[in-house]
Amino acid sequence: MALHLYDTARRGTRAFVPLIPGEVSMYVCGATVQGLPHVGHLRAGVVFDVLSRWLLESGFKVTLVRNVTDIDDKILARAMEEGRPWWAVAAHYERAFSAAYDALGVLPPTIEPRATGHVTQMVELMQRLIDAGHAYAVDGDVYFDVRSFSEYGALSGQRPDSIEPAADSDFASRKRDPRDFALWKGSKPGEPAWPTPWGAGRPGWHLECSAMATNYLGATFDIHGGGLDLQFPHHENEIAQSHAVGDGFAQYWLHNAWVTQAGEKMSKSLGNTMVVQEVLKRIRGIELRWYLVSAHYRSNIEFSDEALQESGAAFRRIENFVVRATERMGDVDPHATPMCADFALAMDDDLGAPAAVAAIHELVTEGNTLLAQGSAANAATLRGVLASVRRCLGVLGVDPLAEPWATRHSGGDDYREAVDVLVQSELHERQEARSAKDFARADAIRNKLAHAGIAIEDTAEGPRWVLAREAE
RNA sequence: GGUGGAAUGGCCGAGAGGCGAGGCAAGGGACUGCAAAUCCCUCUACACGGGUUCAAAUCCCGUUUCCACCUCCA
Repeated sequence: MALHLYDTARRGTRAFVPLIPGEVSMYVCGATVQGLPHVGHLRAGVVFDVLSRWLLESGFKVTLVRNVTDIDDKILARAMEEGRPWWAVAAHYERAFSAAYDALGVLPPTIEPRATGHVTQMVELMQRLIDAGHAYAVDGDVYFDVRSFSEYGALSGQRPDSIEPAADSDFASRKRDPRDFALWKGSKPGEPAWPTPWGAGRPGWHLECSAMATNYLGATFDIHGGGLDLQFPHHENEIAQSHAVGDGFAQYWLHNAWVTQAGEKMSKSLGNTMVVQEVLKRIRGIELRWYLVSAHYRSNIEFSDEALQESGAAFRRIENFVVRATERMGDVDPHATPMCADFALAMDDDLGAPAAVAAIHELVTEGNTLLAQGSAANAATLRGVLASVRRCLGVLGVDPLAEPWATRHSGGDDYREAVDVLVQSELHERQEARSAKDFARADAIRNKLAHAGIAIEDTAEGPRWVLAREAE
């Protein structure tokens, strides 16, 4: 089975056929940099990172554009609050998002364009819309004429009649129809402004995505992704802007579901504290990523510390296998083995992460059994299982021995080696005590190490040690 | 009011007409000097009421509850 994806626009799962064989062009709505990133923001980043990795794994050449909206009403409001320029606010939170993406191992997109860098493209698009009779300028504002575009509402299944007036209803008097939305907002004194043929002003919210997607990916491209909430009005308006001028725009619309908390949507307006940098004090980045990645992207995740810890424990079982098997077999090349068929089948079915995760668990059980048997005869099989597990984990971005995790893990290599020398000598002493049936002494050593946060595992090859924090 | 989702075992969480994913927890067993780690086994569910069918968690009708979007949101 080849890759199938759920296309919001068609309300169904269908085979993914790229415009150009072997190549995929994808645009993902990134952050409006107006606050600290929370777990929900990162879910979108992680979901489309996994899609991108799976496409790469499947042999496609991927061009991924993930924008940064760095000019917006909320950013201006935030700048007032924080008493510093809007561009300082935008830059500050953009760095916070980058750090968070990084902490979760999200691969950098091909390009991360900023809205403010693409005013030229926006002006061009507005001119095309005005020329085509789908937009009009009034007193320095430019609006999209919703009534001129019969397709409006198709993506979100809204009938134009039942759509409530757009947000900027304070401009209602200038609009031909209350549902018309602003492409461009004439600037008020003190606000940032860029020159246009219709006067100085700043971009409306939706325009930048149409302009940037088209600029980098062309008039027609393969996939457009984003959070579920963006379906309306944001993506609806993007479609309007682009289709109205005859651009094909996105062929597949993908939307990821929410991270909710106690049944409530995790929105910044609720002011909750699930910001990524806080959560990362309680759990490692790789475990947080596993938590986000092991759910289906179209299912809600109800965020809780218990669920997070439980998910972390499940991941550690897998991680332990990878580490132990690597200790036994040495490093393996994940791509030296064929892709696990069950995993591939699951991923091809609209990124069925839960079934894919189940396939990994089954591989790990098989691998653990081989590990427990410990005979040299099945070394080749074990090597294959290890490679296969790592190849699957790599698609989800959680192979502990791949970047960025490998480097982070070995960041303390010097210390680890020093500790290892000391612990090995303790373990040696304990083995001697055990041989001499002096179990009191053996247990005392074990307790001493446990007290230091080091857990001993007795394996067929003799004892090994792990930090209790990693094994708990 | 409009649009779209969801209700699964102690918990998390898939599946989508027949053979009851996977994980966590719990109990039992193997291994161990004892543990830990690991493996094996057990517990076995589809909100409610009707209907279709040889067969329904899965399809149809109705009911209840919850959620999201229609306003800024990933």
